[in-house]
Amino acid sequence: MQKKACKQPCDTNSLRKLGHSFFQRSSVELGLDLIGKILVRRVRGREYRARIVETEAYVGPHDSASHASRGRTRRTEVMFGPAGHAYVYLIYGMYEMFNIVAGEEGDAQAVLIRAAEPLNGWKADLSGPGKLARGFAITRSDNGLDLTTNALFLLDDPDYRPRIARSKRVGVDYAKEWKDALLRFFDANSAAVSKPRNFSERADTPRPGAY
DNA sequence: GCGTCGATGGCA
DNA sequence: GCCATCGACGCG
Repeated sequence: MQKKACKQPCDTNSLRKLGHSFFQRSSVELGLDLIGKILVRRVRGREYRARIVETEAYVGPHDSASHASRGRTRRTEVMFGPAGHAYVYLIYGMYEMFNIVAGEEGDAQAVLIRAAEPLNGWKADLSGPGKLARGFAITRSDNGLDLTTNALFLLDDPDYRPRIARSKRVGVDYAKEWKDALLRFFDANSAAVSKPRNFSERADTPRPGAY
């Protein structure tokens, strides 16, 4: 299950850009399927690419770990909007968090992008959501951005086969019955996954409706 | 290598 | 008052 065709530096020029329909699924499905996809940033005349290796699903207003559980506010507004847009917020006064809105309009589902492996010779530490957003120069000014445009978008990489594992989400111990839900997904082959690196043996796709 | 703690600002 | 975090520091 090693990556065969695409060791670094990766020739990603023929890869297909992901469109809106890719994001219009539950955050669990999207979070799983985003592992191995390539995030592309164009800023200040340069292009940066990295392979996503870790995500977390926030499944809707009933998920007490999700900002959407507090209802529709100025901050959470874009989570309630259409899929495929960026939800970016500030945490601990200094870290921007990059999320992708999932599901149907009004569902308020989202996937937090937690870690990625830089490609094409780009040297960066993207191992953790704060570091990833900083590395990609993603800030709150990108909140609501359509992720099918040129500034920030994703590429499919159908030949890449991650070894997907799952665990509970990080930093949500306050979230009552939701704190232990196995909604963090990552590529167990990747060294760029943030800690903690413990994972459950099973990485089955959850049954539809399990959450 | 691991646990603990402080930074720092927006949010409800 | 509380965070969907990170890095520095102390330990032994």
